[in-house]
Amino acid sequence: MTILEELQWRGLIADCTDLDALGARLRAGPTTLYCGFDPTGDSLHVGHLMGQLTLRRFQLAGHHPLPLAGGATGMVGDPGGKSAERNLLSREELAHNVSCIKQQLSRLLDFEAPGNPARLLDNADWTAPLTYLDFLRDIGKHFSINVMVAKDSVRSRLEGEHGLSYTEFSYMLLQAHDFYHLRQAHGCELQIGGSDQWGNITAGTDLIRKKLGATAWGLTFPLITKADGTKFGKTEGGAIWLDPRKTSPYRFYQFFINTDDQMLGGYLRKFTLLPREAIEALEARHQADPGAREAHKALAREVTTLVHGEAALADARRASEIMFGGGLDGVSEAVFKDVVGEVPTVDFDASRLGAPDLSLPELLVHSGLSPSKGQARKDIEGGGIYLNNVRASEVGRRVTAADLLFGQYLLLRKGKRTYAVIRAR
RNA sequence: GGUGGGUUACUCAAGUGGCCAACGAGGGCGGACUGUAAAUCCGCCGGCUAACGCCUUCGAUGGUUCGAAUCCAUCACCCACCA
Repeated sequence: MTILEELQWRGLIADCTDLDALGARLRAGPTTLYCGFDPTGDSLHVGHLMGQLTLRRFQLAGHHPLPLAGGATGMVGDPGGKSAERNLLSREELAHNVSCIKQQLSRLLDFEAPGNPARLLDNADWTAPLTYLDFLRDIGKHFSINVMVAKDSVRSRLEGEHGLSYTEFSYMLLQAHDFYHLRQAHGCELQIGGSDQWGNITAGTDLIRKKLGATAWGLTFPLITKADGTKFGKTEGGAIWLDPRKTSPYRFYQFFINTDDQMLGGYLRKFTLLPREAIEALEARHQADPGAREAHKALAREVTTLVHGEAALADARRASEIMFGGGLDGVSEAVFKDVVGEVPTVDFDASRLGAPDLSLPELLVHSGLSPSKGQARKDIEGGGIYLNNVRASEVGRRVTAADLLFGQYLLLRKGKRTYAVIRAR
């Protein structure tokens, strides 16, 4: 199976500037490709795994991957996919974000691979020194406003009520310039990205053709949606981040464990490096015995290992076992402590335990499980609250030192799977 | 510029003087069932309170009234038709 056939099978090809010609080029020998990641936040999230993993797949096929941090493009903001102008990030925020993202980008790829090591780049390195006048003369001259205005990302904003600033309008020129620069400096012939990047990518291939008379390709993967059509990677608690301080490996693991059956096959293909045979075998096993949820476990295991490593996976699984594997009976203090920190954990003043004014609703609010005491009361009355995995149905339930696990912890749970740990201090 | 219509809780949307913390739907959260699913059924969804109840909400401000989301005035924004 060629790399393109594999991507096709995995459902990772949404669009290509010229699939046949690209296929021919890839068969001829290794090439160099890039994928950009803008530092809009201090961490990437699961959605960004698509780009990183696709780079990795190309690397495994012998090509040279260039992960790119958008230190320059992040200063301007991509107008695509948004309905309103974005606020510019401060230079400090941006610098912080870039350094965070660079760290994450260096995890999934092999920077030591003999022959085709990955190289981490930052487009600020070649964009910052450019002068405005040179840019207008050398790059801007090649762009037709008529064409730019016709791009989806721009058109939707012009038709929308918020419009579009000159700054964001210029974004695609910067990205096109990146591709052009990489073509020259690194022989980069292919840019990959989400399908929302199509306009920006083709702006680059056009620029390369006009300025260099050379060919370059663009390849996009489809944006993932959930079974219910909502945005992938967002949960009630917010996005699923790659940064373990923002999304614990336990929650990360749980996110994939909870994958909707309909999406299983697609996620296994898109988010794991498992070979086709392994994935098809998992799907067959899932068909035969859906209740065993082997495919869910394999998916969660693979992705968690890729992003957080073996050790974190082990902790996440152990925590999951405690949470969902039955009661707390027989759980040792050492094992329980693995849960602490994986699950949202808050500290609490131990001297207040047993005080007459300390009620369960108060702890629920303190732990963040309930938004207000009134709601906490309703949650308790509805039978959805558990203290140390025992249903607590009395609103007036007092919490005392006798409830502490291992003399220090309270395990609160709302519903089937939302846990919080309170640590008495 | 003229005339008419609208602005209600997370969203859509009822409500035109007291029975309204406000119908209904979607969505969310819980419960039962299950596989930590889906579908289905049930409960809850402004705040505070153990509870009686109290407090704050219906675009904004002021007014009429014993009493207003509901009536009046002014302002803001949106929509429709006419110019």
